[in-house]
Amino acid sequence: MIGAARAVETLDRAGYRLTAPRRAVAELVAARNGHFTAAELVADARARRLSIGRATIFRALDTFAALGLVERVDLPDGDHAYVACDPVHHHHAICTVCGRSLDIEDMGLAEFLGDVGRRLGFRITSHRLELFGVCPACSPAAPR
Amino acid sequence: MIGAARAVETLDRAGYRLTAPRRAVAELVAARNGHFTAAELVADARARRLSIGRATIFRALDTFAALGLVERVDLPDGDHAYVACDPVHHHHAICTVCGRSLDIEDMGLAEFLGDVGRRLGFRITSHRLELFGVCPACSPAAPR
DNA sequence: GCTCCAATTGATACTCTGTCTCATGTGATC
DNA sequence: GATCACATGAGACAGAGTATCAATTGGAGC
Ligand SMILES: [Zn+2]
Ligand SMILES: [Zn+2]
Ligand SMILES: [Zn+2]
Ligand SMILES: [Zn+2]
Repeated sequence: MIGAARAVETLDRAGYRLTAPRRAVAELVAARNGHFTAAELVADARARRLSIGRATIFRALDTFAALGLVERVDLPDGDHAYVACDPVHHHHAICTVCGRSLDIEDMGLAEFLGDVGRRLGFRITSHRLELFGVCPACSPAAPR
Repeated sequence: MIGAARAVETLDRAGYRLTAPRRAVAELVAARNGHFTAAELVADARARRLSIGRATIFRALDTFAALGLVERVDLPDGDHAYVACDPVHHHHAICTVCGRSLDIEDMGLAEFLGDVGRRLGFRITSHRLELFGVCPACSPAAPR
């Protein structure tokens, strides 16, 4: 999800109504930098004096997730969070310092998983891969 | 976690008291086949007429997880679950039909992730990989 | 076996997340 | 502008997980 406008366009194309609350949530998401929880978005809305119901925010996030505008991630501490992202399958490297996430394209993972599945006799239908670490910007100087 | 006895032994070695509730939870876990949630263990305990407090079960699972006897996994539906497993780093292939999980050893993943980290300039400190699919036992006959 | 103390437990209360209901409001279409 | 299905918001609700604290108990030492 690059900008709120893009998200609104996607909503429209998918046949959803372009309501004020949905536009507002799209902007809150676009204003976020890294991963965020539903509770954080609710707090954001409150801070901006937007009177959006809590349920509406949950519903908007569900819708956005269904459209691939955001993706659910599970943080190491068990929290359910979201990251804004493009609607193609990929994974995230999440910085544990600043919270920002980097998209990872395939990089040979599909092949790797196909191989694993074949070895196990498992028909793999979905997977979840999340990397946690420290991003370049947060690395103290020369990373040695 | 191969058997309840093994778990008790590990608890002992780590300096924890071998209390009746902990032994009971160890047996409940050992009796489980695939992944399970805390709520399911509570239900198991109730079904067996064991009077173990809910909080105690949560605490026991925390302890077991800290000792590597069980591992937390996040199911696709967002539930927080556990699987009994060995205390070496590995991943799980979880059958969406029967719920059983297969342990996956490294299979070249460490190398793969090291490479990804290098390309991103990310110092990767931890990761989560979970595969979901259908296990051989649950595959309908010849898999096409 | 018995005593003693700190670790552990269980009941309960509590916070937080996410869902549901339903009366009210409002986009989009005409 | 009128219409109506879709969407919203308030509040109730069900569960997950944690906190508190008095009562219990494992195990060490005798
Ligand atoms: Zn993404
Ligand atoms: Zn960072
Ligand atoms: Zn395992
Ligand atoms: Zn199976």
